[in-house]
Formats: sequence, C-alpha cells, structure tokens
Amino acid sequence: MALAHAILASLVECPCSGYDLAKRFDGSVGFFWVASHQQIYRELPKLEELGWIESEAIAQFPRPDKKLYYITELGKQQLREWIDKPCEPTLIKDDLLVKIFAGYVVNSEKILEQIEYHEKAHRERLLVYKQIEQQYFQLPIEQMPESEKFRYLTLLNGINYETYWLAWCKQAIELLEK
Amino acid sequence: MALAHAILASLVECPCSGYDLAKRFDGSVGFFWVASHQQIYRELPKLEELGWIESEAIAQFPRPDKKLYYITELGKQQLREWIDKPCEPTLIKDDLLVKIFAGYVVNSEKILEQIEYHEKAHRERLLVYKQIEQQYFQLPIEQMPESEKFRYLTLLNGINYETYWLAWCKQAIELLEK
DNA sequence: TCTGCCATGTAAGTTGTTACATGATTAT
DNA sequence: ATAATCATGTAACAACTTACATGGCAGA
Repeated sequence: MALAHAILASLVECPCSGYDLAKRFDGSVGFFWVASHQQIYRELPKLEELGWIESEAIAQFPRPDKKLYYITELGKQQLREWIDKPCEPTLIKDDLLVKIFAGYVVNSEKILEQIEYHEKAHRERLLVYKQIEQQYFQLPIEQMPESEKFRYLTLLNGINYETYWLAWCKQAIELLEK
Repeated sequence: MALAHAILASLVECPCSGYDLAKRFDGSVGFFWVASHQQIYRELPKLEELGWIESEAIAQFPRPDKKLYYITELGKQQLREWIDKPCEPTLIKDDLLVKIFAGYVVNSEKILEQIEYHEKAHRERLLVYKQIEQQYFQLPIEQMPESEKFRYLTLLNGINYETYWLAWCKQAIELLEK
C-alpha cells in the first residue's frame, strides 16, 4: 500500500485537496512516486474510512468547494510504522530494456532512434533536477534543516538516476554504431 | 502489454514451457522485467488465443507432460511492431524514496539501517552482474555477435543501475551521519 | 473564442500480488 | 524422512491505466 503512504507522506507536510495532491504527484513527490488523479481520488475515501486522514469542506465561492484533507494522529503513527518496516530494493522494470533484449529481430536503426530519444528525455530531466538543486538547495549540508536534508536526498537520487541512464544511452549508441 | 512482449522476447530466443519461462523471468529476463509464475501462466493462454504463440504437449514419462510454447510468425511480427513503436522512459517508483521523503518523522537511525540494508543488497547484485560479465562477455565488442551485443547492453544497464544506487546509498549515509 | 487551470469524480479493463492447491521425482 | 525441483494451475484482491464525464473561471 505504498500509494496510501505516499499520500500520507505528502499530507504530513501540509494539508491539501485531492487536486493539490495530484499536482504534487506530478511534481516533487512524483519524482519518485507517480500517481494519477484517478488513483488519488479513489484512495482518499479509503484512507478517511481507516481514520488515517480527515477532511473538511472549504467553501470558496464562487469557485466549487474543495475538500481539505489532513493527516490524523493515527495516520502519522501508521506512516511511522510503515517507514520503520524494512522493504526490498525496487527491481528494474523497463520497456526499453525488453526491446533491447530482443533488439536483434529488428533493424538496428530503429533501436538507435529510440535510445537517442530516451537520451534526450533523460538529459532534459537531469537539467530540471539540477535547476531545482541550484534554486532550492544552496545551503551547505551542515546548515540544512533536517527535513530539507531528506528532500535533498530524494533529489540527489533523481539526479543519479538520470545520470546513470544518460551514461548508459551513450554507451549503447556507441556500442551499436560499431 | 509489455508482459506479453517480454514473453515473446524470451520465446523468440528459444521455445520453452511456462515453468521454464518463469525461471527465465527469475534470471536473465528478470534483470529488467520481473513476472511471477502466476502472471505467466495466466498470460500464455491469452497469447495462444491471439495466435502469437502455439503450444505442443511433450510427453516425458514418467514425469508429467509439459507444454512447449513457441512463437508464431504473427507473434514475431507483433514483437517487431512493438519494438519499433516509441515508448517513454520509466519513471522512478520506489518505496525507500517515499520513506526518505518523510524520513524526518521517524528516528534517523531506523532510516540509516534501511539505507545500509539496501546498500548491501545493491553491492551483492552488482557483484552478480560483474561475475556474469566476466563469465559470458569476454569478447571485445567488435567480435561480439549481434544478439550478444543486445544482451550485453541489458547487462550493462543492470551494472549501471546497481552502481548508481550504491553510490547514492553512500552519499545518503554520509549526509545523514552529519 | 479558446486554452488552461481549478475541482471532482465514475467505469472498464489490465496488471500485479498473495494465498491456495496438487502431485511426482531427485538428491541429501 | 525431508527438502528441493519439476510442472501447472485457480481465486481473490489490490493497483494501475485509459477513457469518459462535468462545469466554472481567468487570461490571451
């Protein structure tokens, strides 16, 4: 139930609506856990029933009301317990690699095109992450508040991830062009 | 439908039974696409119905019969078309990073323990991959047959993946110990 | 006028996980 | 004896994707 806990992790920072959650899952939280608005809207009533979150209708006339969700004490406790429970490293699961594996059944050029496309996408994403780093994480580590450190670590992971893919794409192109 | 295509990618190499497929998805193919035996057994009749694969019962008395699956021409064509169709890079989706993101709500030591556990797991996996590299991919790239090149690329990706995680774990431990 | 943003959902279908179920053979 | 391997599945549930559905407001 990691989606549930990802929602809790986001709500513990700051209460917000389903819509806002969906946006966060398209930005910061989304850098390591993607969820569509459909998933989120379906999950919220479940979490409310469990008593992990509660909601409050906020009138904002003439705009439609929004439901403000916030985490409960029980929810925080659940989040803490989940964080403390060990988990296994995530395994790679990647379409492109399946394609590469069977790449010899098609024209090499088509494969190369795809790798080049991925290379571009990863380069762009890396740039975005580096810009975020420049903008929000300028303080030296020693002066960073605790919660900032954790956020920074997730960003660093993203930077390392994109760097690894970028490097692999270059290797792959080089190897296939031989 | 990447599971379907991952199965095709495996069968195009060599026909085999559901059981054998499950084993491959626990080894070579499993390095970039994991699937349980339940998933595989459920998928096989579907693929047969589509005409992408066919099966033959092999008697092996006194052992129980096994169904040998092989890819059809239509299946190969489907695989080629799928490979040529562009796809988007896979986004990170990782429990540990959700935990890190909300890491400030628990004791840092617990988080450190988990990162250390992951570090160990990644180091071990990296070692396995490097041993495979030493054993099966000794030829210089120029002399590698085409299909070997593609297999090698998937292995290289695995090596880069584990290396990136390992490096991040080290960074994370260092940063959190400050 | 049209695009984008705010705001919330339902429905159908696919994919993935966990648990259950059986039964023979082979190696220790 | 008993554990591991060969061999194949079903059932229930959880998670995820894709498409459908609505309607107002703000800015170019």
